Amino acid sequence: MLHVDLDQFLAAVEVLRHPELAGRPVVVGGKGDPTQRAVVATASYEARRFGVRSGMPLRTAAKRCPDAVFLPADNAHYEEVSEEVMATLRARPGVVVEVMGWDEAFVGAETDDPEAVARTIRADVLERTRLHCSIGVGDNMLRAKLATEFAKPGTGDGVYRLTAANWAEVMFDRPTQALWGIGTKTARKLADRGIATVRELAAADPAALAAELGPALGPWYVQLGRGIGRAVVEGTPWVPRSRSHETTFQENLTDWADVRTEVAALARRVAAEISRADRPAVRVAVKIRYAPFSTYTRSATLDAPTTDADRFAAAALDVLELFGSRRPVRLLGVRAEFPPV
DNA sequence: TCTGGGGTCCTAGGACCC
DNA sequence: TCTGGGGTCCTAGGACCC
Repeated sequence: MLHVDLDQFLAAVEVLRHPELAGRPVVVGGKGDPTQRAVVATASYEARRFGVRSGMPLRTAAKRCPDAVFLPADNAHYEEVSEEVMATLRARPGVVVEVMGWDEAFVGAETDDPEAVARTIRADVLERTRLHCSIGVGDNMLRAKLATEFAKPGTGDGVYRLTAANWAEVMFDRPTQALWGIGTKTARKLADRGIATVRELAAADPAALAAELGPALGPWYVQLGRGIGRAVVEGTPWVPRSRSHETTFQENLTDWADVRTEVAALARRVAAEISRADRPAVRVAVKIRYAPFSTYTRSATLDAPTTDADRFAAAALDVLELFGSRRPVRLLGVRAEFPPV
């Protein structure tokens, strides 16, 4: 199977619309104003050379790279371009495509020469969308996904293969955080238990980790260390489990009447969307981030499933009452949850 | 580094029931 | 009366990913 990942997707799409930006450091995120509360969605490779990274506050990015061009995120446009890319992948006969986000997808294909297929896909995507991508080849999703890192510009040449055959050689000396599913926190917890490398994780006792890190997560981490993952690409369309909107305010809300107004507005936005999708909510959750940055969620099961904006907003306002504190609010969010399939 | 927005899945504790 | 064990649902929070 293959893992296709577009290179610096948002920045690349913007450069296509603004050719004069080619070769310049480009940072996409928020409203494109580095003085606002927002983070980097994608930085071009030129901007990354200055230490600009995804998830970094725009303010910080501007300090590291004052000459960068800051552009607002235009999600509707990225959505369209992404659809074009995915359509290109699906146009190949006999493949199964599992979309993982705007800029990446797994492609299942029966072939004796996956590298040749990968090269063809790269050429097709480039021809049809003028976008570059990197492709990981693997014997399961974990390995294909990780292979892509070694295919990326600066490290590789566009295609890389990672399978059981070279897993130990390539991965064993790397930190556990290199694995897809292990982040900072888990890497720390593992390190505290003497497990720093993929090699050590692969050799760890699943039962011991189950006891310490959770009955499902513990053993799963060991599997990650061994390079084990799902081997079948699923082509069936994804059915969302929830739908939400949230906003970080440029100025904290201090008046609770404003908080109520904003929660109702967010709830109505969510209701409009679940109504359009004909997916009644069975549960509503409200999220508050108080200044400076402590986040809480309260939720409730609805009396009856609904897509009705008035009823959904009223339910959200009821849940809002469950919060004890009315300290200044930095962020509000409302989420609709659907019944389990 | 003063920290977005949209998601998913797992875990643990308490309520409740038999 | 202070005391079982198992199962399921609800809820909040944590961690991770794009």
